[in-house]
Amino acid sequence: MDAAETQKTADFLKALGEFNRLSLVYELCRCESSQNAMCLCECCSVDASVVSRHLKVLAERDIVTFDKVGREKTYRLNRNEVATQLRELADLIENKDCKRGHHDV
Amino acid sequence: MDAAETQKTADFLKALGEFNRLSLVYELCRCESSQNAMCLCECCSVDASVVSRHLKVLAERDIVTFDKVGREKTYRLNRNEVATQLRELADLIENKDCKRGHHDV
DNA sequence: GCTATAATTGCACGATTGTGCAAATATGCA
DNA sequence: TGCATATTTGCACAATCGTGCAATTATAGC
Repeated sequence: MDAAETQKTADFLKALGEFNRLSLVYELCRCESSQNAMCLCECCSVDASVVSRHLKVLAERDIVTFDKVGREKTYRLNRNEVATQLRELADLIENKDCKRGHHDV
Repeated sequence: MDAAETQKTADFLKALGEFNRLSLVYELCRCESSQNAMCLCECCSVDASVVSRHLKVLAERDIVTFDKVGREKTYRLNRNEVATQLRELADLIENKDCKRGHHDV
């Protein structure tokens, strides 16, 4: 497990691991179609600027994607990618192949 | 999705979402048997007190468990529980049952 | 062009977090 | 009992983070 990849995974988890950001993800999860930021604002009671910043973080980690439609940005959750990443981590953690005994090198 | 549960999931992800803590998890992942904190210290180049605090956070979220053996604490990864929690989140995010259209209430 | 709405950015602030060091605590062993 | 080792705790500090507000930018529609 190389350090850069560990950092990348940590950043992904950290992006999800904040209450309002996870609320946004859950909100998008319930949406068939894309939602603009103003609409998403309603699900967590914070300023629009805060939502904007949170969505930026989520987009940087490829958790959400957006399309620019006129003056609006409509966001959608990258369901498959996020789910896959979580499952890969789950598999890694459960994987018994690479285990070793106490004090083994 | 109730707020308390959202917070709990966020805390779980946040606990995993820090470089040194995730490194500890990966290290424990490679261990068949339990490892004491001193041994785990070697995998991330930080002070023992820092490792102690990180392990405390991981234990609080039930990511690791420890046994006290003499003056040592030996830690092990809660593989199944962590993997299950990650997969449940993956399922939730991928779930298409509860989706709704744009502007639906 | 002008105005209204959507979104971002700059700034400030308080809170939280990760860290190292030193001291304290707990326990094993001689 | 005394010393060595494992772990935790108190303290301080810098860095990061989440936030609100005001100003700014971008764009639609008149």
